[in-house]
Amino acid sequence: MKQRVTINDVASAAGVSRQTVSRALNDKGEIDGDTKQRVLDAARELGYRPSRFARGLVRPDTTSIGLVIPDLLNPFFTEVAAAALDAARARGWHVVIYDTADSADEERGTLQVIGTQVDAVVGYFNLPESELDQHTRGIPVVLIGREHHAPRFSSIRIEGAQGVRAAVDHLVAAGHHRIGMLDHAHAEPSDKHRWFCDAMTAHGLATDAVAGALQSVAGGAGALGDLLDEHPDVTAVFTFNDIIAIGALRATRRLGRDLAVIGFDGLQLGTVVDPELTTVALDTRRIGALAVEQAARLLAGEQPLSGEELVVQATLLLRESA
Amino acid sequence: MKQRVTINDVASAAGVSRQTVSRALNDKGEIDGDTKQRVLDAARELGYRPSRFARGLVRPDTTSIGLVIPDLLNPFFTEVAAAALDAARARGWHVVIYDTADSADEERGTLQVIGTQVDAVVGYFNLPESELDQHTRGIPVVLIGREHHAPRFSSIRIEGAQGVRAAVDHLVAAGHHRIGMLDHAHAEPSDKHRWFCDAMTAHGLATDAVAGALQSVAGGAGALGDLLDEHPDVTAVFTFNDIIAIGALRATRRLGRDLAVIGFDGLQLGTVVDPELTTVALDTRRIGALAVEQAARLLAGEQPLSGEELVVQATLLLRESA
DNA sequence: CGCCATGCCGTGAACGTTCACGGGAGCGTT
DNA sequence: AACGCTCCCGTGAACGTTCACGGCATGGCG
Repeated sequence: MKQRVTINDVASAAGVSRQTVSRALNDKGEIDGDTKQRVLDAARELGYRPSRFARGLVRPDTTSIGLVIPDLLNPFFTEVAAAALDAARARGWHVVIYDTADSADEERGTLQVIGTQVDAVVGYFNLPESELDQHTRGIPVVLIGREHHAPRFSSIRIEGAQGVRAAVDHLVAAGHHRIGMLDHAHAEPSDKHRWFCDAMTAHGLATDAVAGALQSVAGGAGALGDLLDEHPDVTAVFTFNDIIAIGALRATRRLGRDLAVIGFDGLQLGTVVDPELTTVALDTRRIGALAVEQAARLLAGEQPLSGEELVVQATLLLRESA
Repeated sequence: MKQRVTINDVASAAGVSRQTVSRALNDKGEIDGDTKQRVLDAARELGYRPSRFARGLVRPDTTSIGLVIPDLLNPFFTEVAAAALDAARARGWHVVIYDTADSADEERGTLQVIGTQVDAVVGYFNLPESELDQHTRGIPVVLIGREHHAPRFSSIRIEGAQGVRAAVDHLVAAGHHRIGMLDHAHAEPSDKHRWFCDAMTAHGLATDAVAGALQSVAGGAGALGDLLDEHPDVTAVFTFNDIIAIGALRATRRLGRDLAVIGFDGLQLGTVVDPELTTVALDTRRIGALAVEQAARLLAGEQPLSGEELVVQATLLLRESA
């Protein structure tokens, strides 16, 4: 039993040659109307579909990139993905999205298979660079929010110090001096926590009111309760991300308190809650577009972007919650 | 100037043969350590990257499908996409996502290019079937939420009558008898509107309190205002989707009214607002998984799913807003 | 009748990779 | 000394498609 039905099968079924089949299928002209119809019928009959590989070999006109993200359902990554999709579409590229489900094993598996399927890889990785290097044989890689070392790699940097500083400035200007933070719940404090502390000490304020939160609405709500239990005098909080901030916002209302809340990420999501969330915003469109652009330059062998061109600055986005 | 650097270039640069290069790059064994290193260096030096087409031609083991959605940023489609990604990963498939930005032209452009790049197409389309047929030459197509006719096509059906009926029942049981609806703003009423009217008349209730809403939070809020202006006596509303419902929810609070609100879609998003949104939920995971499964059967030439197996039933999801 | 243009169709070649096979060293055994 | 085994490495062939070319009719024109 023959596995795949090829153009030759269609050709002999229709009593013509390869080339005639090709012409019929691709609207190439130089073909008789009746013949064309006969070929089309035969193709349909046999369930023929052209091999994209064979076609691509001859006409290497389409490039496609792999976009790797930890979790498509996380709105932040959704926005980045949408931006990358847009940027790729503008170039006529195809984007294959891989969701690694935040798991190292999945990431490894994805990598295993990605190198042979795309022309470049862009996205968020946790694996050490040595392993990345091993799995992505020779194709360009653009890391987001993480430093690179190997020359084939590139990275786009997220810089939030100024944005967080602006947020703290804003709170202080509004009269707050006891400002807490809801960080993530991992062992080591986040970058955002560092930025927060820097901004606070610049104002001569204490940075002791910190609690850890799981990355969910419920997690944020719970953590705000913890924080207020320990430090009842705080009047404003800055959070690790918008999701946690939304939880905090809900908790303040349910507790009958009136705290100012500032999140981090700048998600669209922040506009559906009431009050709308004030946040330190990252330009997700820029992140996605930048990653694709850098991949394009790497691929074309052009001078890649470098230094300041590759950093994304967070900025304070004033809405209603602070 | 030679355009592409091939395996042969690497081979002659390293002073070995094609096959040895292939062995070195693919960790195949049967190769000396020094030789391997020399080849790897040469490859890096020349910037060699294997052609995925040539490779795929020889080892046709990876299938990939195209997922077409109108707007990745719409949370509903995000959830469907995430589910499809999961289902595809379980099969070792690749998913190429195309965002048509709700535009017929983009859809056409996408289709143009999709047929040659993937093994099957799944998703949401607006173009007439004849045009779909023309652009997707011979590959299986699974339509979501829309009927099909051509034999190569398949579709998965969304059935919401029972779910909407349950929603109305629930409202009536809670004592509401003036129930309004916020439909979409298009010229012709939606399916959901029809389901709503059916359920209402089954209770002998009037269906005159209907307003159209743009599909955004602000749109929902505005439409609720319009509705209350015309029909101040309504005490509950059912909406075209969750986004509109969230807008309505906000408007009720700002107006100082206390209306029951039930949305449609069952988005995760409904749990971040306060009160959490009661909604007629569609199982997005099932939609995505079903679409991929059907594509798999079509591709393998197996007996495709049919009839009831292909319908997704909406169910009432009770949370807090009603 | 001869010539050329035109419409339609077929034949080699090429794209870049991997697989199956074959073959030459080097070393140990009989 | 002949044989066989293991370790490396190279040579045709094949995957399925499109491109460039060439060829055979047919018909119009001189």
